[in-house]
Amino acid sequence: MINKPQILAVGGATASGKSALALELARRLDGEIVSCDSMQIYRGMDIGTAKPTSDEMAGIPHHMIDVCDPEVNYSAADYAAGAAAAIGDIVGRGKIPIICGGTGMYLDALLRPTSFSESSGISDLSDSLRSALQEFADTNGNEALHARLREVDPDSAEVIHPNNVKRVIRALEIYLKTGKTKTQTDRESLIGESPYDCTVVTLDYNDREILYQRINRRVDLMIDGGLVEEVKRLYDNGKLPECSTAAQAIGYKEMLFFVKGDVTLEFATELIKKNTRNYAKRQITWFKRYDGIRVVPDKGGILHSVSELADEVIAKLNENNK
RNA sequence: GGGGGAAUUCCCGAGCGGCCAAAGGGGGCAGACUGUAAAUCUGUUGUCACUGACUUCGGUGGUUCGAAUCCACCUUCCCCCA
Repeated sequence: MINKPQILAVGGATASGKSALALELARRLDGEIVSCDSMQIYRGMDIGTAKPTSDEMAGIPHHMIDVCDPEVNYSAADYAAGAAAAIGDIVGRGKIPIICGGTGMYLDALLRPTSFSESSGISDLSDSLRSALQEFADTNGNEALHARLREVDPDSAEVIHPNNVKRVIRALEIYLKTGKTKTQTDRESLIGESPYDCTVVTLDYNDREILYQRINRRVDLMIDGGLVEEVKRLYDNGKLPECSTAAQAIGYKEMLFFVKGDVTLEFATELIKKNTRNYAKRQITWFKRYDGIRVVPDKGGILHSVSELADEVIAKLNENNK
């Protein structure tokens, strides 16, 4: 029996308090944090991504933050490679890696033993192919594009809704670039067992309203903290090109409307709150898929402190290890 | 004080005698997710014993085989004249 590195992952909706919990766990378990956040990856995007400040990091090393400039697109595969390296490094120093973040797909890319480059051979993604397929959908309709997918990869077509044009394009792109269907490359990319013995801790509120209030409050704090200036600075320096992943970040895409003078600050702020709430819901749905330790901060009609939640997690970890 | 207009399901808003539990949008809820994922997409949203029944369109009372839709009065709101 091979000894896999024991790691911990803390997941949950945005503003759920997972960063504080992960930090507390890192402190108690002698761990280091590995961020799992598709937007904290980008340098210069601090306030809107709720990136921990160096004060907040409290001397605990944080990895996978500020690894890339926002005008460069980062991918799940890049993340999986970077995070795996960080984990190896941490383990090598005898510490426990604690993954923390809300990007479910990145977490899966890391935990699932996925081979992105070797088996699928699609590391070189052609934007011209994508735009050509997009144009086909625009002129002939979503159904027509979907029909093309059905011809070459009926299994994917079955699972991908015709209106989900991005996914239809992606599946077609894989086929056109590699000659293999997405169904096939997906199957081949799963290379054995997970390299980690990972326990996923998820935060889930019983009362959705409490989470939503936390989100609303946090957005107000971001505005007070200078989000407008941050977005303006990035925009003026060409760091948020329209087609970039970073420009899709909640808080940035809406504030860009304000910076460009299209909407009022109030409108942009409300939009950020709403989009963040919707995003939180999608995260909650995603994190339900993991078995592991579920902690509920608002259990029993009271809000539990971070240290109480950490107690709970550690108790359950010890229980599981018996 | 006189004249005109409006009140619709959580919100906005269409409907203007049967095909209406009522378009559309928003919001909510639920879900999908393998290289853009803070993205993209789907379903659902009066109640229930749910291929049927029941209660809803400001209120009350009428007309009609049948009303959210027509009439009368009442209540509230908006606009114009004074």
